[in-house]
Amino acid sequence: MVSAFCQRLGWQDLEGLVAKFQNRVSFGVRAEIAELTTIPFVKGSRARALYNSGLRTPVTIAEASIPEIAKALFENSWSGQDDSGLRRMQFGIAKKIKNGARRIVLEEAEAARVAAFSAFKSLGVEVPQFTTPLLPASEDSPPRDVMVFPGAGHAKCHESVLGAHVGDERNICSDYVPQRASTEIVGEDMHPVSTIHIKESQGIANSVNIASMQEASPLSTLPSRNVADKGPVNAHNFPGGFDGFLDQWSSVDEFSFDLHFVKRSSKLSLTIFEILGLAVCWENSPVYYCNFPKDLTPTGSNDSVELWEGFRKRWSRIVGIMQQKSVKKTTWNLKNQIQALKSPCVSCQRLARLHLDPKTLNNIEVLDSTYVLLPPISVYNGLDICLVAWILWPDEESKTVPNLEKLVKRRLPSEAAAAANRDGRWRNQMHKAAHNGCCRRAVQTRALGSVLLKLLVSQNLSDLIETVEGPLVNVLADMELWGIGADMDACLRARHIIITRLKELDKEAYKLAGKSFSLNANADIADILFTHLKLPVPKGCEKGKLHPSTDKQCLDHLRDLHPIVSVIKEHRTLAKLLNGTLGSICSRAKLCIQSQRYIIHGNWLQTSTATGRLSMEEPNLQSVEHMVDFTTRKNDKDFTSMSMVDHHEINAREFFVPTQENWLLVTADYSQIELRFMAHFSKDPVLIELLSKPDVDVFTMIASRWSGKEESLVSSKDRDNTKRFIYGILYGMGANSLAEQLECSPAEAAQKIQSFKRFFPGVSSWLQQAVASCRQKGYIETLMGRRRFLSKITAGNSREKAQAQRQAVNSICQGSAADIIKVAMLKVHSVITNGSNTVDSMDGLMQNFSQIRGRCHLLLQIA
DNA sequence: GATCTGACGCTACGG
DNA sequence: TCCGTAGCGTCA
Repeated sequence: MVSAFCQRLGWQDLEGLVAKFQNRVSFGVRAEIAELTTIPFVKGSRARALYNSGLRTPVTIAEASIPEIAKALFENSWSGQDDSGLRRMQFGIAKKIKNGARRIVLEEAEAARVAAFSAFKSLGVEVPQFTTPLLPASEDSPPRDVMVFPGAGHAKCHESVLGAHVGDERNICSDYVPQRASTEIVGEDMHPVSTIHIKESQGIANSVNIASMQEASPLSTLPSRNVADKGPVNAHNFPGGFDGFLDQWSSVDEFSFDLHFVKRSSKLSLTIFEILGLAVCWENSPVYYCNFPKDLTPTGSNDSVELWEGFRKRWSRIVGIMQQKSVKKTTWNLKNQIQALKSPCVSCQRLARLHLDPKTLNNIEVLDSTYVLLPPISVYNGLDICLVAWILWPDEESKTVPNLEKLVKRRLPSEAAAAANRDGRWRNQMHKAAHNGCCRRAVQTRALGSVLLKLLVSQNLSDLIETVEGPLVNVLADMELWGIGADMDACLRARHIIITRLKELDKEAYKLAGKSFSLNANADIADILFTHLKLPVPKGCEKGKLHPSTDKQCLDHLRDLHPIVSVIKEHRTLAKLLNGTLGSICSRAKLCIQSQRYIIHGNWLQTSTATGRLSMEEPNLQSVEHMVDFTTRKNDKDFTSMSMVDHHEINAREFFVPTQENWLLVTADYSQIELRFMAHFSKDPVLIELLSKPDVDVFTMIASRWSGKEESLVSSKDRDNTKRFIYGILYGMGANSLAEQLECSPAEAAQKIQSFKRFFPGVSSWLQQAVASCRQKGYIETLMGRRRFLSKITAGNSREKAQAQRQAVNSICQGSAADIIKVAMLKVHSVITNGSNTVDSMDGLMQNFSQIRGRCHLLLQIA
């Protein structure tokens, strides 16, 4: 919110300041309790109550007992009497608050741990014993270590929260307020920051470590002195003018850039990328801003033809520079910039203001009669720092939307961060707003790149970036631009049918319940089922906080008790299909003028998962339903013939069509890929043998064995259930859940799990081995070396440890699968796009693909 | 009073 | 106490 607010006002540089007041403004609280409002469920009044009773920080709350918190919150209504309902509710809230606080503390501690560990390791410095950083009261000279271990103090508390310290140590942390009141705890306690082996170096003062770090640090080479206070420079002010600037730029062997562009949709539903400028900086340079089209247009002439000639010359020089393969270019959010640079436009109006009238020119392409299309730029050897951060910290960076500001704050020493912010800041407020933070991003990217790339190397992750994730950006950019066609007519027809069926279901439900209620609201459904109709709450469905759960499993328990249950289920499925899939197809598909077809352009997210998979949004086509079937009453005027029904089968996947006439949609998929990885890693002979059979679907086979049906008689639903079941067991499903799903006793389920595992002895031992290895290293590694840090596998409580163990196993297989899918996408993309014949392994399959080069687009990846 | 927000509960999908 | 996603509707 703050970020958007500041950007709109052109206050990027004030963002930090404004952010501090955000909580105070939104909750109307005073500074001392502002921190408490970061805890979920804690707003102004609760924060005040907690504060007044001595629970003044997330840490103290995380460590307080639930009754203690409840007492603090509800002191007034705290009768001590036994109003158990009220008491339970209060305890519930207290528990939520405690958990929220605990999560905050843990997250900060973890962030600090990872940052500190990585930074030290990469710099070749012994990981020292942490002492609490000494923070000076004044802000003028922030100590260097503050940002490198932004939460060293938290980390200290971290362990006591986790219960590693027995006994009451609360007082140690109770007055701790991050980065403010730290003097109160200086020297009180010196826990190691993490579970990573830490060398004894108690005698060494913090300053010594820092000094040695600076020595070895890449940060010390940062041009903090050289370019301090320079701020951005307009490229045309370069000695020798804009051409002089281009000379200089073309001679550097590494630079950071950020394109300033606006995505506009024109009347013809054509997407236009209007480019307005480009910020560039390289080692020890200030950041230069090229103003398009102003800087490209030569001065000293009023002749459009002449001006255009000069314009094109300069543009083609920029094209040349951006396409140099040997020059590394770091940036932020490369995918969008690649897309913009594929069809860069400048506005005719702006050109005309420079006495360059496009109407008088031949040989130029004008889009929508308002934009001149420039020759495209392919960014070679570009590197998105966002990807680097995600590869380094997949769990943390996947949770939030990529945010350059936060990354700078979190991962750079305060001095470097401040320098970066200073160098990218225009003095002129107008400039700040007009250039949309693009100079700032270029400088921040440079600063981050210098640090993160070293971390990447130290963790052996540069290969993954260079061979997979980096090149994949181009693929995703193309996939988004190409889009996927939608059969709008079929979609609208399906919507119509579903809407009528939903109305029928509504009526049926009201009739069965005897009163009207909202089929969308689970609270209403629970009320109808368990209060109004007095159905028994099935075992395991009491877990809901506000009302008993009404999820699929619970409904399945009730299905024979009342006919309304199946109505609810059908309503849910159809409503989801209608409002989710069909709704988003209809609202997001845009009519393409040339092909006269509707096309959907989704957004691929490369850094949103912790395991390495891709995900997609707006819309997410990875979760389009399979076939759904249902019946509607025949549209008879008289309802005499109740048996007259229409059967409908709606498969939303059929609504996706090629984007052009005479094209085909081809699907390709690895089968049972994670299972195969399990076999690969565990070398289990039984599983390998099972998977080696050609043209056999393992899940169908196993399903048929279990049910005793012929393989051809196994329905796709049976197969799917079997698949879930197998993956469930392999990834550590408990006996209770399995019993729940199979509707058998937990004992039976446990036995089933045992026998299943005994059937694959190699798998079982590999599972243990994988967990052990993760426990020892602190992370798991996939086929291509992708890592995921699971520190809770040793540092968490028992629940978290168990979870981390399951995640460890799952992430190895899921991550490896993601690796090879991505490689496959790269290969396919490279053969179907023009101009890249260099597929290293030109096997038969690839040759087949190359035959369709130029007539084929890669559209979707689901796994 | 309209609008926004975060948490929750649920459901799709992938493996 | 399988894992991993996105997204919708309700509620406060």
